[in-house]
Amino acid sequence: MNQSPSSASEGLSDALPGSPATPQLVPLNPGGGGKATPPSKNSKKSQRLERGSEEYRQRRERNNMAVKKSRLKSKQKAQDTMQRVNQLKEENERLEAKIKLLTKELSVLKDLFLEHAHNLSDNVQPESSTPGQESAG
Amino acid sequence: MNQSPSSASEGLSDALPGSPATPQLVPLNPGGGGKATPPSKNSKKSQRLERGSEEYRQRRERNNMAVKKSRLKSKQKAQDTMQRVNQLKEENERLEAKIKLLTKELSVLKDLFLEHAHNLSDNVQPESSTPGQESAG
DNA sequence: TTATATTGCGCAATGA
DNA sequence: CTCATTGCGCAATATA
Repeated sequence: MNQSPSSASEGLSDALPGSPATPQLVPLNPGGGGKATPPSKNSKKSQRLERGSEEYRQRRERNNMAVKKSRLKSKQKAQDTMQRVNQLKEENERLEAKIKLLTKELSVLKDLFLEHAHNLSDNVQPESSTPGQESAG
Repeated sequence: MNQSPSSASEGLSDALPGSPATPQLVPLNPGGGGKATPPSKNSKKSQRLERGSEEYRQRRERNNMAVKKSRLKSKQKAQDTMQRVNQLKEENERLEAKIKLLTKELSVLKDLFLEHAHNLSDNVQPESSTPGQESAG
């Protein structure tokens, strides 16, 4: 993991907010076949803001912050999800262990019952020697 | 793997789904105002490639593909993680249900034992719960 | 060294 | 309208 030092080289945007808009970019197909050129300027305040505009920069900055925030949130959520996986895994193991224990206890009791039943059918009266004592938690 | 159309869309006005009219923007870099790219021109094989270079574009395109691939992978992983969470949740419920069942069974058996013990101490020989079952004679 | 994989970031379209 | 999400490209960096 690493953090970019201070490279603020964003995607070819130009000028700082304060310098005259002098985009060093020029369309290669001025009037060729492409007429899908965006609303360009000199349109009313429809939508596209000029790249050097004050409002434009303000909007961009806000959006950039929103983007950052959103991505941070997304990452945190992902991390939480992974944490939950581990948590659930642990609980899973715990539950399985408990099941194992209960199953064993049940088995023991059933065996006792069976033994008793056999004794009955054999007409035998076993002396209650040492009864299995167990404690429940 | 998705193959993006080899559009040389820079980071400026692009991403117009439906409007393939990509105004090919090219950096005007005559050597006058470019300050964001100090690749120490004139150097031989420096590290920075020129923006109009063939190799540059090739490199960029490859990287773009790699980026797409990586992000796709990341998303898939996140999805898998969420799926795992749900899966584990279900299994946990299942296990808890089983524990509940086993606990109940155990409780019943223990009650039976207790009853039996009481009967013994009362010197009684119960015949279970089946009233009206007497041997006539 | 080169090639690919990750990551942070900005832009723009779109969703809410 | 504003803010949140999302896809995408760029560049720095990490990994092979």
